[in-house]
Amino acid sequence: MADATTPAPPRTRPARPARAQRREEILRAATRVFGSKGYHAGSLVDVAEQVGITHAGVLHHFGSKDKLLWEVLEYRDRVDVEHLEGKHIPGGLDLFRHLVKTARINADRRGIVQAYSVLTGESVTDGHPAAPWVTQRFTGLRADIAQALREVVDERVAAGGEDGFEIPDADLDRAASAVIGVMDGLQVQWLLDPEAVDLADTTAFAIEAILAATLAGAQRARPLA
Amino acid sequence: MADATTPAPPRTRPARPARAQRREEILRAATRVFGSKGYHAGSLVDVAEQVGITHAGVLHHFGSKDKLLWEVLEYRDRVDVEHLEGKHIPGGLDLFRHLVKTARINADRRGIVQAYSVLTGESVTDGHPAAPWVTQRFTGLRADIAQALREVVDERVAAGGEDGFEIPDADLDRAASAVIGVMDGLQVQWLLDPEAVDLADTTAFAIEAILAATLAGAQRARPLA
DNA sequence: CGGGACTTACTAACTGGTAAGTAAGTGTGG
DNA sequence: CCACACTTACTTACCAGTTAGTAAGTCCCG
Repeated sequence: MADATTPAPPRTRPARPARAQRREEILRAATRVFGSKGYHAGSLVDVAEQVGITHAGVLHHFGSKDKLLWEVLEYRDRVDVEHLEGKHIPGGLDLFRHLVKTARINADRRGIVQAYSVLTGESVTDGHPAAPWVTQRFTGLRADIAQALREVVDERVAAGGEDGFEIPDADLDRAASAVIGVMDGLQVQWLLDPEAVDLADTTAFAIEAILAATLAGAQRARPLA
Repeated sequence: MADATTPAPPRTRPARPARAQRREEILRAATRVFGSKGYHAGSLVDVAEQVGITHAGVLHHFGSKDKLLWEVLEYRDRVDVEHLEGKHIPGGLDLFRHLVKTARINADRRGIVQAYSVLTGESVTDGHPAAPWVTQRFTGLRADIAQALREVVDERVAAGGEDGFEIPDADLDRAASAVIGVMDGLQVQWLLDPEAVDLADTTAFAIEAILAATLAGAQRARPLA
């Protein structure tokens, strides 16, 4: 990387700031294109003309379409994280408040919801390049939510008198999957028919229901099991 | 068409039974292809070679790719309906038992689940030809589930003493959307990572949770609202 | 003057769709 | 029972458009 003769070569602050800017511009365009048309149907030409260059120009920066998708996903992760800058992802009941709040905010950000839903849906096709990313994302989310749930349960047991029973990890995982599932599923319904589904409200209701059922624990009736 | 001299021409029972068979063969192949690769990524050539003909042969039967997709969806509806032949779609609590049972069966029918998930996910892209079908399907399902929920509520009120409160329609719609959402969302997670999610069990849990929350009605706490 | 950011030009593969031709089957009149 | 007319189920061949990717050249900034 660095020139051997110069100990602190000026190239470490590597010249063209334009390059990083350009790349980000392309990433944003690609997010829009893949988000609205999907990865397969969205072409490099579509992306390129949104930033006013040719598709070969895009490939100059990213090498291949697959790599571009990868960087788009990575970029989303980066942006989402720095969005809650410093304040780490909340735990306990706060996590669920955060999820509901996100749903509420998302109801005004159709594009982002669509991008997420499209990519997630497309990822279950055979050999889709986004599948690993989506899978990993689900795994992480499930762990986070299960952990927050555990905290809520412990807290409640410590405070109230209702101790004596333990909630098995399997129940927490189940609840976590259900929370993620209902959020994603509602987004799809909402995208297709915004009049018919109140995204924020329904998400809140469903999460509360799952939360309550989990806290009620093993003694609850299981009429369907 | 018919000869003017013959009042009831025998052509009303029109010859070739082979045609219908061939079409069905193609429809099944198309279901597999669109189900595994999606509508956009799945080509007519893929479909054609699964039945041992050329893509022009497929077009001879269906006219265009869009029409083929339409017939595939229609075909799914037809097959699904005649699957519960006679016994109409159940109401009340039986509907929820039916949904859970379906989830349990689906855990052994990966292909069908994938087809459904792929098409649903892809349908939220701009101008997708399957969007109307998916939207309509959601609308119908929501109505069915809300109706069944109403029956469960009424039944419970009539039997137990806990009368006096009414559950607004909005609450039922919310619950219905949530039920559909969680089923779809769990399918996607399960497809991507079958080890991590127990489809039947988690679906049962989530539906029970939503059911319980709805029945508990307005007096329940809404910690997140 | 060097190198990065492109563009132009191209390729090879593939797309859905069309047109025309062929082989086989069906129905009918004699 | 056969010949003719017609239909169906394709195939082959082709089209125009689009795709991702490559190679080579040009321009401009530092």
